[in-house]
Amino acid sequence: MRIGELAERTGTSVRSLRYYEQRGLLRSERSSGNQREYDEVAVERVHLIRSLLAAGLSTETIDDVLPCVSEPAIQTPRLTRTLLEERARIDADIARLEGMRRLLDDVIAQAPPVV
Amino acid sequence: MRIGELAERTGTSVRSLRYYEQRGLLRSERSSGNQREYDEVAVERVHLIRSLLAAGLSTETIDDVLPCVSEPAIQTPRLTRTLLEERARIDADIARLEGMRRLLDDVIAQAPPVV
DNA sequence: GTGCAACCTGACACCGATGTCAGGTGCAAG
DNA sequence: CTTGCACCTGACATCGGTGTCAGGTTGCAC
Repeated sequence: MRIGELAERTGTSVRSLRYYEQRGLLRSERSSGNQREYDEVAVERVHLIRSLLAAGLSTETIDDVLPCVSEPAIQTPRLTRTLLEERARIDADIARLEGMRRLLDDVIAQAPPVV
Repeated sequence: MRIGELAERTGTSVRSLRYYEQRGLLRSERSSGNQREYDEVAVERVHLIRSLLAAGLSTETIDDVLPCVSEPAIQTPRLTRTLLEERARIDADIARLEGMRRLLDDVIAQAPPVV
């Protein structure tokens, strides 16, 4: 498929897909007139990229991490370290968010009876 | 206290404190020669602001929300709505992060025996 | 073969919180 | 009084992912 279809099927902008490619996260064949051509697997991959971005990983980190998501065997000690760091960061983020969730809960609980 | 002390006691840059004031999150008296003067309460307030920022709230939203954290009574229906929206957003963030945490767990579990 | 939609590259703009610099003033100690 | 540090304002820079525009090419449909 071409980039427009991939964009639509993944809920992503064309701009972002080109950016992901530029950052090395996504590859494409080029067809005759230099237009990007993607296979089905790309859809999954883009979803994964977006999830990792949404979790706060940078494209650079994703570039490190992606290969061993698809092929776990490639994992090197250095990569494992990156993974552990990112997991720790995510844990910290979750903890912070849960703290704020509780705070908001308290504040909301004291609201005038809109309930 | 003056701004330098507040910065140090809250682990914040002077720059950020001025920014918070500019965004309406923090107030200060001005003393004789136009220098900001803070009371003890400011320390707590800055900590709260930073926590909310870290939870992903914008200064604008914090400006909405802060008054009813200190004085729950002020909460208006509109404010309550903002609070509910932010809580929902935080819940979604937590869920997404937990998903990625699980993903990373899986990947890490398949690592070569660095353990 | 003509036209329009989709694509290409490259560049610049944006957002939001923060860093940083410049040029000037306040304040306390020597 | 002088020196040096803390403070003041205002402006511009940064980062990363994305929007958007310009100017040009491809590809499909009529």
